Amino acid sequence: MKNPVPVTAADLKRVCSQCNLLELCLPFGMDNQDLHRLDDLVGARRKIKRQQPLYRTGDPFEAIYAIRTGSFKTDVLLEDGREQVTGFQMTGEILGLDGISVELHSCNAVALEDSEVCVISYPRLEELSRLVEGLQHQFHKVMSREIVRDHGVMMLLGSMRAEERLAAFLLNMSQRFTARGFSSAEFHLRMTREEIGSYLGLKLETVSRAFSRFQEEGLVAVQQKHIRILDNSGLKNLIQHQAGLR
Amino acid sequence: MKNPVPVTAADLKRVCSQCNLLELCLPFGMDNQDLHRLDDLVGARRKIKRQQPLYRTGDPFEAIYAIRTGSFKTDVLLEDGREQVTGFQMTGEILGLDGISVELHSCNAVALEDSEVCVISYPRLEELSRLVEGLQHQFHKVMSREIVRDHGVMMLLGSMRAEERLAAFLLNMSQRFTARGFSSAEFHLRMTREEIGSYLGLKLETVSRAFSRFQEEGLVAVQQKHIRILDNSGLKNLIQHQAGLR
DNA sequence: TGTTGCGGTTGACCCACGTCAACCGGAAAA
DNA sequence: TTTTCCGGTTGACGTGGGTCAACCGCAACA
Repeated sequence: MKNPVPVTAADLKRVCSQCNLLELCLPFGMDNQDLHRLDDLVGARRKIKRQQPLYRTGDPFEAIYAIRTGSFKTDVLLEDGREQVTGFQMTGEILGLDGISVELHSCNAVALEDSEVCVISYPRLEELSRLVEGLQHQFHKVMSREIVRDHGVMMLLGSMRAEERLAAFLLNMSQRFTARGFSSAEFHLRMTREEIGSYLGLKLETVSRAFSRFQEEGLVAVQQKHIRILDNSGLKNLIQHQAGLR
Repeated sequence: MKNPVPVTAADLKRVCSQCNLLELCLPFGMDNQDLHRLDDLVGARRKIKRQQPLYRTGDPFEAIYAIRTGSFKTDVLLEDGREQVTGFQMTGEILGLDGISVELHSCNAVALEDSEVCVISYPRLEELSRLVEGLQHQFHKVMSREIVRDHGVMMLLGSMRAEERLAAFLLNMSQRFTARGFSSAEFHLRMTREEIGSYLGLKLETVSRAFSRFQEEGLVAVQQKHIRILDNSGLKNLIQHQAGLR
């Protein structure tokens, strides 16, 4: 489509060594020298429009993706149409790890807003991580972190009550916004009540009611997708002090 | 404790290249030459008595473990004592991947019966997998498979009804026993109803009732922990045809 | 050989959450 | 400007599975 053009300042800012997402992304903890070796690993970039899939279940696995801007959900579908949202991903987070196991993607990744990802060729990642110890180690950490996160979700789904689940979800979102330099107390959710519900194993009405209840109790101020956390420790208390049920 | 003794035939049978678990374990798909390079990676072996932990939450992470004999559960505990079983592991499966992310284990791994594991030093695994492409690739696959498995459990917990969950659990166990050369139709569960319940996000009474119901309907024959599957496709149908609920 | 204890089963009851349905408000389309 | 639509909220009601409690049987141990 495009003719080759000279490298611009904007292009430079796109490589890992210049990326402001560094601390949150795959290269975290790598030294400057190693970092520069990463720059040609992350070749293409891809823009994904809101509601569009980055990849789908069954797509051949070729690359993993680092989110540069925007956010995604991942979900798995049962034949009968039931959807389970398995996660929400924000900038710096890695998508596509599910594909390594059988060289096919095993879930859908859908943009929650117009987004951009860095495409990381998987064969080249393996190659480079055989040479760059820091990259290898960091990549393993990213995968392991995903496993730990999944265990947390199982805890949510298996052992918590509706309001506990939502409280845990809000605290988690808040913490991740904070890590990205946004307000920890006030943020905009990009997903619908139905998607939150699917993630938390609840129906959208239950999510909505729980939000209302939190509002009544002065824990948060809710205005559709706009959330303001008024009582952080109140939310935390909610989680630990509802035992004995379910 | 022991004085050095000459290598025996029994010792030899313990290295990866001689292990009959090969197909199920980390070295799956590696060629013979690479396989021999693995043999000194898997150094120590450890026996774990029933109910004893292989590692606990908070333990420093040093190694991953391949199950040689026996079986385990992994669980996470909430401060208030609630337990969530995150998985059951059988021979050939890998334990400890959760520890990579922060160099501390984030769950407990407990033997369900007297068991033995191969201890795989993590630093040496990273080292060797920089040299042996097949090992690197296989290790990544093992981690990815764990992520995919976790998504399946989320689907279970978030979108399925009690009987669907138990049916899915039984079919999964059956399939894994088959892969190990045991009967697919008849097997012995090593975990209690409470542990199954925790894994499936149900109370033990609900698990027990679901078992009884399956028995009434001629799907399985249940005698405490001994399970005989009488109608495999009946169980499968149960899963897909209970939509619209929950 | 009786005793103790744990894991499992079963019944009666109840409640958290799902279901169904009405309604609301903002955004996009007409 | 009105209409349509979609996401969200709220209420009334139903139910799947949790809770509580009794009981059973096998296995370990005295």
